[in-house]
Amino acid sequence: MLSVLRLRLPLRAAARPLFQIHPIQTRGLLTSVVVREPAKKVEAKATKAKTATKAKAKTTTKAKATTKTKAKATTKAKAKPKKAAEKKPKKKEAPKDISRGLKIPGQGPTPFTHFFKQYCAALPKATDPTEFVQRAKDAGAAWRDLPQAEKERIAQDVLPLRAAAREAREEFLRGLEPGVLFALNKRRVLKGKTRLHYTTPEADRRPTNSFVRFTLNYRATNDVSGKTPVEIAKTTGELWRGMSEAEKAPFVAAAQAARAEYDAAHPKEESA
DNA sequence: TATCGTCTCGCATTTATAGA
DNA sequence: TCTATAAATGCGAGACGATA
Repeated sequence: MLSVLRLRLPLRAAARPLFQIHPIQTRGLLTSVVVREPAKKVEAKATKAKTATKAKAKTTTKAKATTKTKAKATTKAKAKPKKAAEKKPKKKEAPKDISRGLKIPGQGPTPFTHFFKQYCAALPKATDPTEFVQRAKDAGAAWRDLPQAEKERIAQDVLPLRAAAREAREEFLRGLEPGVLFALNKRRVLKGKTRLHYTTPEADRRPTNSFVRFTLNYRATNDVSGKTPVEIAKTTGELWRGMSEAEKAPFVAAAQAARAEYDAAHPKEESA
């Protein structure tokens, strides 16, 4: 478990730079640098880290003490442990990356790449990278010169190819054994790439919870134009916390009913 | 390495909950 | 214990695709 935690933290750190300029802020008058993590969370994390450091310091002192005692004991037992010393600890085999070597179906050609393919096919193969780069530049210029109607025709040609590719990709991701997508994404994050997702079919989606139901109701019954989703979420969160159990009841009941329906449709496999 | 169009992902925020 | 996911939305970043 600890090793999992140790692995996860740097991963998250790598995936999320500490600062970012949030698009909503940049759209307004002020351009500010926003810390991604909410202050509360950061504080909580810092406290956790402090406690962890303290605990670590304690254990280190303890460990040092035990080492000393051990050292004393070893002087007496020096003759014996040769065999033990020879015994090299078995090298722990690294866990196999179950996601390695997977060929993830792509998203299909874009109009330009489709055009580029045809453009290249009409010419003899480029013999060196310089020639190839020049060809790409020429193709770009040719694409820009193309009449809009022609571009649209190519875009239409490409539509079924992209739809088929998207379908194949979704099917591939959905068909992955449990844990494979997780491992795949772990590697992608390490490489600085984005994670892969798939759209859960509507029938398989988890039911919306009571709070989300309340938020939807709030949106439907209040004028929220001009408010950002973040502002709405803050408002509804505050309102929700201030609501009595009786006020929450209809949303909770609806959520429970939806949950029951979902559970009935998705019976859990009994563990052997 | 180059080109450009398309589109996914992440982010902001909330709570509840399932699963790793 | 941590993460992802349900919902909303709109923008920016960057992956992807096709080719030698």
